[in-house]
Amino acid sequence: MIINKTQIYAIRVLELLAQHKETPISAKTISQTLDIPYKYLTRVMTKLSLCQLIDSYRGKEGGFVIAKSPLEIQLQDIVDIFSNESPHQCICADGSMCGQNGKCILHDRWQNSKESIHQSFLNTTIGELST
Amino acid sequence: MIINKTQIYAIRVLELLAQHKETPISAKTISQTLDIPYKYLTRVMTKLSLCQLIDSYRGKEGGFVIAKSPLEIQLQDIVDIFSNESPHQCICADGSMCGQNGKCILHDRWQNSKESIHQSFLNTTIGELST
DNA sequence: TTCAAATACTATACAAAGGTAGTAATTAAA
DNA sequence: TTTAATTACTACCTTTGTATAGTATTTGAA
Ligand code: FES
Ligand code: FES
Repeated sequence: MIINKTQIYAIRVLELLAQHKETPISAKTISQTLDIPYKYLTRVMTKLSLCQLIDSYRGKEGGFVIAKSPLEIQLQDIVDIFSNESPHQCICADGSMCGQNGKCILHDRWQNSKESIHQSFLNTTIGELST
Repeated sequence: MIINKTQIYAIRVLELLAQHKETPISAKTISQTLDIPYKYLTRVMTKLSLCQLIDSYRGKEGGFVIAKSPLEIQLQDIVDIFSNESPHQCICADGSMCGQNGKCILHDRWQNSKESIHQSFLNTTIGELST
């Protein structure tokens, strides 16, 4: 697996917040704009807030604001927050096959392609996505 | 997700059978050799048999034999058997975001890398894996 | 013929990801 | 001050992928 649904949600949210740095956007608005289940979204938002990628404001007129410059947030930063695996850049589902335990027979093939994608996650920032 | 654990299991099994075309290999032996849970493996084998990638022989001295030339079995053939999604070549988990419903913001980036991996699944055969 | 070794089948259990529901806590506006 | 809008928290539900258990069926060898 490269990235899962939750991670895509988070990336899309950050991209949206990057376009509205001024005023807080509520989870309700985000949910409707990006078509992400509301209740699921709020949990994602809370986690992003705890990790200080976004600031949260409770109460009326509250919402979320991006906490850093979009050009300083790498996609990998976001992916890591919603990942329990050690980063493994694998084409197959089971990262445990990587490393010292051995690797699957596909691992060495397409090494370049995988490496290319992985490097992009490190190099690409939220700020660059819209362009 | 590119491929899941079951699909890797199946590819490894086919690769093993390709190296012993003569005599049937039992699920027990395959399980031990490849370190795949026995009971799970047998279900994978039954499915491969139904799809006629392998022949099965019951009873004593029974087991499984590859049914085609290894050079005629594409990795994609195997992957398709254990896949319910339409092939989507996506970096993200949700293939449904592809196609007419739209695609995620990462889809167009790394198109080349994804295409490269996908083409390899089509072009690479079981027979080539060992080399 | 008997029996042990093997596949085939069916049902169930487990784990992780994704999603839902309800409530408490907060806060700015009216 | 009251209230409605909002985040925070906790628990649970659903789906999918993975794994296990038990039994029936087949079959070659002793
Ligand atoms: S691709 Fe790395 S272990 Fe399978
Ligand atoms: S990579 Fe294709 S929709 Fe996400």
